[in-house]
Amino acid sequence: MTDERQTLSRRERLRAQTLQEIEDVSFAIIDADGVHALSFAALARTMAMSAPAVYRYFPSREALVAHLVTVSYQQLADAVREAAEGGKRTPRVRVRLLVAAYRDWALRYPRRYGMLFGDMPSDMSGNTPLDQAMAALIDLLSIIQGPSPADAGSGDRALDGQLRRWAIAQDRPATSPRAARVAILIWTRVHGIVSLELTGIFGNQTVDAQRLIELETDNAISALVGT
Amino acid sequence: MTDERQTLSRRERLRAQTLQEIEDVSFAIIDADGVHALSFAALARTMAMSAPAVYRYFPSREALVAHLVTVSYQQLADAVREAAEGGKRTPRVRVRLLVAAYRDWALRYPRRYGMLFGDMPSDMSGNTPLDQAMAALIDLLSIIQGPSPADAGSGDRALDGQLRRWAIAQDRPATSPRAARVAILIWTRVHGIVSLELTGIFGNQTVDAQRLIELETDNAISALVGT
DNA sequence: TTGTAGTGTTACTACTCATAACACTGCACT
DNA sequence: AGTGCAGTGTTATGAGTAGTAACACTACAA
Repeated sequence: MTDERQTLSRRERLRAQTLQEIEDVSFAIIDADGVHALSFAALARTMAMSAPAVYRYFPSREALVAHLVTVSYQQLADAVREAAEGGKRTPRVRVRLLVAAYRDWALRYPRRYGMLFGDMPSDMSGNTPLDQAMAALIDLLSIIQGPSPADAGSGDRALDGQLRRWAIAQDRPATSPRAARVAILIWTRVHGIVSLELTGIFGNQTVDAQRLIELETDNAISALVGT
Repeated sequence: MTDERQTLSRRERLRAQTLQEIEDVSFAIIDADGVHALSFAALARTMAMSAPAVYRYFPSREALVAHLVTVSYQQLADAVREAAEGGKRTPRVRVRLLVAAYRDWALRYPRRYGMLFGDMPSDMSGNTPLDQAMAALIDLLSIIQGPSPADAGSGDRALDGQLRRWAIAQDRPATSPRAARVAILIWTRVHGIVSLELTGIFGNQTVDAQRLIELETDNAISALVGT
């Protein structure tokens, strides 16, 4: 009956546990009142701990927030990629599932979504989790597009070149400019709708944002296959 | 040679002047370091004033920020509406100008744009300046669409009903669902691109966001006239 | 001329981020 | 087993900010 976790010493276990608790409590505070309400003092209070002790785990409040941002990106990307697996479904349906998962995550954690994309500018070029989620989207789009027009452009030579460079920066050098463009369009469209939906710009429930996103996604995809 | 501004007393003039200076300095701080850097202390310091004096003008920091948000919305909406006038140009071109003005404002004042749409959720339903800017956009789209298919829908009955209700909430009850839908699409698409552009998601200058916006706007407009 | 409302000041409290100084403890090493 | 150190916690403290209180000066109206 002796446990197998000998790789971690008692101290390491306790540290990991405390780290996890800091993360959980931080997210609870953020989800409840927004990232501005997250303070070492409040955090330590609910953890029955002194505030300076938190500095043993994060060198500053800013560093803690940065960590939470990283974790959140990972969670969003995971949710999106998981939804994109979609078993035996068609690539088109899987794109819809991916997009729906994106919106669902944003609606479930609106303050975290605001933390990720709201506090601008944050320069998140080279964000690995998001790059992975984009890779999943580009994969699906490439399947939909098929192998035939592999190098079909978007009809704009300058933009095509930029899209190629962007695809290379995503570690997807084989991506066709058109697929790259559609991937960007889907992401920007969905983000635009979700972002404005969260601010309550549509007067709250007067417009079905989910339906709007489906229409926008389908429209973008038809730019991929049709002319 | 006696001045004509007798409607304002000396006190009222000084108050208006101080109020204006608070606004200017606040925007300078925000543009430089973001809204989080705006404190009554910093504000009062650069104004060579004591911090509590600011409370004679705004009851709290939150109230000051709220005021700055309102002013910023007004400025953005004015910039957009002004660009949409566009003299003798065609409605289609004027939509492009409107959209370009939106992006230009966001790029010129990225921290303010982040303040407006970043700190979510803020529930800005019933935002008069933005409603006015949307009205200008809907006007142009209605002209483009022409009077013929005045009640042409978007092909989705439920969504059409929601769009009608949304148009009514915008004080534009005569708007066709299709024009309303295109207006929303243009706004969400442009906001999505600009918002992600500001976060540096495109790797900074690898993708021409302006070109992307033009393509997206044209695509949305063709959904208005074509099928 | 005088009272009052408006505008400014300094003094103060409460809260936050962050550092310093110190105490206890797991754990590695002899 | 004993020793010492790194790791983890504490309290004390400083600096910065939001906001209030008490008080002083001033424009202006009665």
